[in-house]
Amino acid sequence: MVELSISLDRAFHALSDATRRGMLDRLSRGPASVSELARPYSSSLAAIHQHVHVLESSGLIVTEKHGRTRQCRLSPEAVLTVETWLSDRRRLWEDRFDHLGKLLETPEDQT
Amino acid sequence: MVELSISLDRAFHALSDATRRGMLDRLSRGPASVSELARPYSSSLAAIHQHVHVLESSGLIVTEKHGRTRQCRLSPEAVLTVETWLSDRRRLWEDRFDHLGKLLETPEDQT
DNA sequence: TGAATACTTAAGCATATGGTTGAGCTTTCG
DNA sequence: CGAAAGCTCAACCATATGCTTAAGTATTCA
Repeated sequence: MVELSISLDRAFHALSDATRRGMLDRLSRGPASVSELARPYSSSLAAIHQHVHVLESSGLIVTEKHGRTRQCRLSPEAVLTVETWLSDRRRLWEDRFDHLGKLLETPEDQT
Repeated sequence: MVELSISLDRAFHALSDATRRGMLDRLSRGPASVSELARPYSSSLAAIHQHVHVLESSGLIVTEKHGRTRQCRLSPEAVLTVETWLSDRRRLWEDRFDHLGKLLETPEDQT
């Protein structure tokens, strides 16, 4: 349980940054080196390397050193973990809202 | 697009803390006041209030002041947003893994 | 009215995050 | 071999986060 919390902490944290999400999108089109991941951004390579490290320690990606380059690729299991957490909750919540029905539709909520 | 990124930033950030996820779980069993949300935790009420603020500005919950208490409840739309983002990616990634199949498993001996 | 309740805000503090630059380490190639 | 490529590491810095305590505001109720 604590383990799960810790990995959810890291996974959600990793996902909370637009640069890292962009890197994940890039990786969804196939593995890439650190330099390739850095290409769309103006940050230094060192900064991108730090993002790679955050993504890897969250489990969202796995990397392997090949010669002088590091290949990064996605790890769908970790995504499944967070997605499962979310969809479990959403199911619960929707059940609740189904039960409550009209309560949600009260006009006071028009903010 | 920028808007979406910003709200994903906030939503994922809000989800990256175990206390806030616990508060969301509590809210999945129905609306609660700030004090009720604080009950399971040893932190000060002020700290919990800050968590409520993070959750609210992420859009994951909505709150309303009733007299001297503030009622908090879930906002399923925001959860749907982040869950959709995740499941879209997972679909992409799984497609990739399906297509590539063995390619991903090739032992890379470039030495 | 006056006390209790339930937040709310402010200030301060320790730690974390995300960026930089610059140096260093392998690996590759002419 | 020696230089370039590609990453890695270490400092350093600015800002953000999460917590505390203390004080302030608004409601409720005896």
